[in-house]
Amino acid sequence: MTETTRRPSGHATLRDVAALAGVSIKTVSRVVNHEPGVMPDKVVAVERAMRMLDYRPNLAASSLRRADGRTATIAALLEDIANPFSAEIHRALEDVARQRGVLILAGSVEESPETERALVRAFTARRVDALVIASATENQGYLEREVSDGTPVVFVDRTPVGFAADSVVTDNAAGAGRAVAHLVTHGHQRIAFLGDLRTITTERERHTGFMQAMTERGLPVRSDHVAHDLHTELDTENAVQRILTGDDAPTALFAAQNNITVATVRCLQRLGLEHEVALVGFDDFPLADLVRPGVTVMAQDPSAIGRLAGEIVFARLAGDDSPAECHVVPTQLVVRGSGEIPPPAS
Amino acid sequence: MTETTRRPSGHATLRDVAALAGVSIKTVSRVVNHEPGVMPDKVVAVERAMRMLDYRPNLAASSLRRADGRTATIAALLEDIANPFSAEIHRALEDVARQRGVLILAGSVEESPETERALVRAFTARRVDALVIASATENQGYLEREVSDGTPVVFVDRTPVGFAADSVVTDNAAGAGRAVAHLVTHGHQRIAFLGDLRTITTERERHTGFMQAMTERGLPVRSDHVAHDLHTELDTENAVQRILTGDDAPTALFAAQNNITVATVRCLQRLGLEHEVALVGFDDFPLADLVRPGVTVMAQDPSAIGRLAGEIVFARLAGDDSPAECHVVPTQLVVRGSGEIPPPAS
DNA sequence: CCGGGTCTTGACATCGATGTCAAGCGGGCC
DNA sequence: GGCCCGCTTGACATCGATGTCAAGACCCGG
Repeated sequence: MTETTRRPSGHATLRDVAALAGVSIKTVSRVVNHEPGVMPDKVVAVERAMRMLDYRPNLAASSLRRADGRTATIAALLEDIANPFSAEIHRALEDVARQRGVLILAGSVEESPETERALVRAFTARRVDALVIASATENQGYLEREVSDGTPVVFVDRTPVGFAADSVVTDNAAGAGRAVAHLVTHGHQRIAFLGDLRTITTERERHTGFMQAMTERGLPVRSDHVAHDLHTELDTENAVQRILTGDDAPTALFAAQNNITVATVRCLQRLGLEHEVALVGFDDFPLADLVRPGVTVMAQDPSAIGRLAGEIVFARLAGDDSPAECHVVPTQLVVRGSGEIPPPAS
Repeated sequence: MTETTRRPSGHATLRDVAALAGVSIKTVSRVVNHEPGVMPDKVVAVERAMRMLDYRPNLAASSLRRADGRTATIAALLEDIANPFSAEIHRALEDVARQRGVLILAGSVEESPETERALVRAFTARRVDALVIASATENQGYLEREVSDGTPVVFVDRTPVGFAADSVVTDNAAGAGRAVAHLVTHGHQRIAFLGDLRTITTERERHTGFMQAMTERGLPVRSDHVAHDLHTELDTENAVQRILTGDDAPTALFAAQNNITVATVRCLQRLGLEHEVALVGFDDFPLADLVRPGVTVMAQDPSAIGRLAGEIVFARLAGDDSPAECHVVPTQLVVRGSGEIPPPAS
């Protein structure tokens, strides 16, 4: 008869524990929450009963009644949790949250505004304590209605428009500018730009940074050396092929996103040009050092972004009500070879 | 006066909507849940009130009272959500879940039994509807007490011990055997084994498959050609260096895990041996095709594992109570060059 | 015009917990 | 001995929703 008295419906409740321990449910609640002022012998009895019944507090019921209504859960809306950039942010966030006993609900937005809204709605229905979001919409004003007052929102990788909230972003324009500077230092004058969907603000910032750096140096950018909206591997391959086989082909390429960089490397290898055409990518990726030549990149620091976003969330939850701020995480040039290829002596 | 009547505490409740629409809360509840038998004009009034107040149902309160107690949330305990293998599973799971309006709570176990238990407890406290778990413990009997009766549990990548539940795993032993067969076909006789922590069951299965395939072919395996417990990049580099510089060095390497494979490639490149020593890795990874030589691997299909696990979860939730099954997802040999290097003519 | 059925509707108990408050008890002080 | 005080403890209302059930409106046939 070691059978525990489990009710058929599922878990034991405070009531069951109270009955077994011979005390009121309130006393059990006090023991569970380590409130002071319970006689030691009752504490022992309650703890014994909890063990016997495998009691697990029901967090949903608890947070329903609790004054602050906290659920110890925060939501992360990222671009695609399988993409290394998003996955690193997610992981860093998890580490910060776990120290505080908080769990993460994650969802992939996939650059779809509809998905984003649906997810926000699903998260708020679960009354998450905070939202960390890489938004795919042009304007986040809708959050004003969706998110209840006082729920912290922190934007990662994108700055908010139409909604006041903290954000943690990479210094996209400056990073793109430094990539251009690096290539120019190595003698390049004709540099092509390969970018993702223009609906993505980071892509626009990188494009702006690129153009500005070129203009500052008096270098012209031919419009057929700028490719936008490359969102699949095929898009990129077509663009690279077209750009490199035209007249007056560029001697260097700037790939403004990690998937684009990888697709570009693959295309260069197929064309046998990986040692002829210089390449700098934006955002680092695993194994960039193992490819020949190694891929020079402007590395972002997704882990730092996630960590910082997490810290801001908890500061806000702890009551920090200073004005919303935009935190900029710098990029770092990682030299590996592809960005140091000189232009052909003409 | 477009100000909405929002209570200071946060969201509007059924009560608020009911008051504004001039009906009872039960009628509002009926409209929210699309229950039939409400007069059209009341439906309209309620919907107008819901819009005016930005009403969002409180899922926690709802699931507390609901007969089935479902929270529309499932938990995923994976090894490390930033590792591509785990991230793919996570993503596939998310896709299956989202179709059904279910969200995912994820946590990284990091091969730590303590973390695993703590996470399981945190998840059950939130009354998740199901658990998908890549367990790091030797025995999962403890789940019997933790998980309430009727909550589906599906193991991924590891088979359960001491707990009856469905599992979805890769055919580790057979895959390792096929890797050996492939190398032998290309003329290798001295093959080394590089494996992860022996506490991980998949590592043990791959090791078993490796040894069995060697033995079947009458090929001896020297104990100093077997390296276990390589869990950091440094561990692997040391092991590879030691193995390749010993006498009678192996002519081929079998790396039993993706991080180990990558570390091995890095080490071979540094030693300048990447075109001399053959290498087959277990588990594919991004850019394996871009390295020179391309890395031949026994590819797992994490996306299929995640999808299948998700489908099993929902079948169980829908009432399927057939006996627990172990689903095996086959591996696939992906030939890219590193595994086809012949042994040096002695 | 009345009995019986269907259709709407809302009052009320309930899910599992926490917050409020007052009762009961014992001890110290005047 | 009586009063006040602090410490424990439990009864009860409550959080935001759903399930139960009965009341009332309405229509039908007899």
